[in-house]
Amino acid sequence: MRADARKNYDQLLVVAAEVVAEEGADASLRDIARRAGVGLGTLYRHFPTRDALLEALLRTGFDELTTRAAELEAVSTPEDALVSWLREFVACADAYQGVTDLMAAAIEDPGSALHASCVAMRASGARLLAHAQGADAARADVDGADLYALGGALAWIGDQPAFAGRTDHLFEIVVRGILTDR
Amino acid sequence: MRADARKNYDQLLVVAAEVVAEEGADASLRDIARRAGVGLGTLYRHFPTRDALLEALLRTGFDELTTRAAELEAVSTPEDALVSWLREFVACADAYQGVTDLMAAAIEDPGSALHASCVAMRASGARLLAHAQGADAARADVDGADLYALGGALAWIGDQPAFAGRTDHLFEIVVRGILTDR
DNA sequence: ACCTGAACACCGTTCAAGT
DNA sequence: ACCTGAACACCGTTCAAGT
Repeated sequence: MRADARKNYDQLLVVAAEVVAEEGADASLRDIARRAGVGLGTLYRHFPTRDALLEALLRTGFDELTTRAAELEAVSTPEDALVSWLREFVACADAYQGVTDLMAAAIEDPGSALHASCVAMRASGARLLAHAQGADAARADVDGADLYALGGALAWIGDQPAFAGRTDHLFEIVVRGILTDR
Repeated sequence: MRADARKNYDQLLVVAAEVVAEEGADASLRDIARRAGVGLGTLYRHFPTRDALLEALLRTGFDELTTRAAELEAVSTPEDALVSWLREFVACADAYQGVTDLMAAAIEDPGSALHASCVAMRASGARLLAHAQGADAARADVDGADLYALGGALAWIGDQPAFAGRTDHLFEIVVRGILTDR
């Protein structure tokens, strides 16, 4: 990548992080280009689609989550590992407002720039879930796709200002439906 | 209301039901006016805000839900009444794509045209929940606002094509977190 | 009273023209 | 190679002008 292109790319990401934090995942791309001091076409050149831009913004957190799954598996009980991972998954999906819809769509759309990350996250969660099931800590009728969907639903709750104060409590309620009661 | 105004109002609702069914809650208002054969200003006159239009579209279902709560309370066990009501609540919030966000916002916004309906629904659900708790069928730490949020989250799941086949299963998982295990 | 549609300030996306 | 910004087809919202 040419030096000037690299500079534009980096600057776009910095500004996009700000704007998306303020306006959510449906922020104006024009506004991002404007605030980055870059032509609109330059934004499209580097990020041909909105998903591509968001993927760049979310990638770090997503990758960390997969790493975390391995860590948690090593140091916690299967139950704690699963619950902690789900909590971080929800936090991750809530990094910016309005990404839950995109994550739900991307998991089934191989063409999305977010697809690979989402599939990887679902897989790392499924692994922890299987361990918890092996230890009789999680119900047998839940699978990785269920976990992904429930995490998305909890992230959606976290996106709604009206439910702000109760997200932790609602998390516990949903987790009760996943874990066995012992 | 003048006869011509009434005709426009009715026609707008008929067309809006079609368009919103096709495009979701964020359908183009311009398109609705156009397909109704009416000026854009006429739509704004009858429905000063998008919420007002959707309220008119959703009102019937919402009102039925409150009626259903009383019926269910009479003919079912407290547990069955609660679960059946929640299922219908979710179906109601899923009548059109993209209403879940609006319902979450409206419950805390007295200025929204949807506010009253949402508060009424939450109240009718809270009543069934209290009955179920009285019969030791539902956990004591859940309240009407939790029920409303969880219903919204399940409706969000129903909105995502990627989760289409698992909505019933995910419903059961969440319900397990609400009910006592006996 | 009620309706219309132009006007305004925004979008996302594409692409010819420039360096 | 890369960048720019005009051009196009859309929005939501308002409001002067009409009947």
